[in-house]
Amino acid sequence: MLAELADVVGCCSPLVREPLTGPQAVELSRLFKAMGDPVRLRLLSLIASHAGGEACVCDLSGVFELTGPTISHHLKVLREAGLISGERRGTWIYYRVHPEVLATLAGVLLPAGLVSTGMGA
Amino acid sequence: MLAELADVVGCCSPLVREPLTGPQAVELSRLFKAMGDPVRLRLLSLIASHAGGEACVCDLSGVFELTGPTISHHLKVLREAGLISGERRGTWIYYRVHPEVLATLAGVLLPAGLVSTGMGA
DNA sequence: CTTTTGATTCGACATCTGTCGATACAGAGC
DNA sequence: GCTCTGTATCGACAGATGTCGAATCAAAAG
Repeated sequence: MLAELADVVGCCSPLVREPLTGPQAVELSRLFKAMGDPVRLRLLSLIASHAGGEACVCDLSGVFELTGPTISHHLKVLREAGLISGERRGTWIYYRVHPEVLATLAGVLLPAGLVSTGMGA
Repeated sequence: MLAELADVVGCCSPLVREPLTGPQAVELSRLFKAMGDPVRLRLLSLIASHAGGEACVCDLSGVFELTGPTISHHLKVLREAGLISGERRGTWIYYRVHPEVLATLAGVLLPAGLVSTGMGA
């Protein structure tokens, strides 16, 4: 999934330098679409900024006035977009973000090669 | 509209450093949502990468197998999100992107302060 | 003024999306 | 084994979204 993104986007093809191809646009828009909801954006941020870089669903549910199934749904959207992944450890399921994906998106948005691919994370 | 974004996002509050507030998430998700469609992403890229940094609708319509009204609709979404603006000169209407907005988004995505606010553009 | 051309707006339609309640699943502890 | 607790899945529903054809508007050219 990550490889697919890399294939499509390459390491340095900012939006403003040359027109995106159809496939590039499809792939990138899937990611932006996943982030195009306030709840999902907060979930992403809560997970990313949580101690240890991960958070269990129990850490997230209490923040919103939404039911469990709804939180689960949003986490699934983020997961299927490749922005986060979850791992079960005992009773709880812990989620963490994929920082390289965020860095790739940032690279697409910036006109110059100001962004390293973020692979250091 | 730009000022509003700046108010809400500030200059340096990356997603991964601390949790987004509700209003921040609402404002940012509006932008990501606008980019969450392949056609709109290509439009954005076509405009941004076009000679002179601007493109008229006639430059854009031919690229897609979509009717005029549909292209107009997508341009309106991008316009209302604050990502582009259009100006009529004679017969044609020219669109250009707001690079500072893209830079702001990139800044939110990156963990460190790697991105200048892009106000140099 | 009428016509022509570029672009938007309007109205309608099928599809997608966010939300919920009910249900099912997976470990932990008894 | 059973039960309890944390998550996910399923099914349904209201509301949003992408697309189109028809109508409208704006500037230019006869």
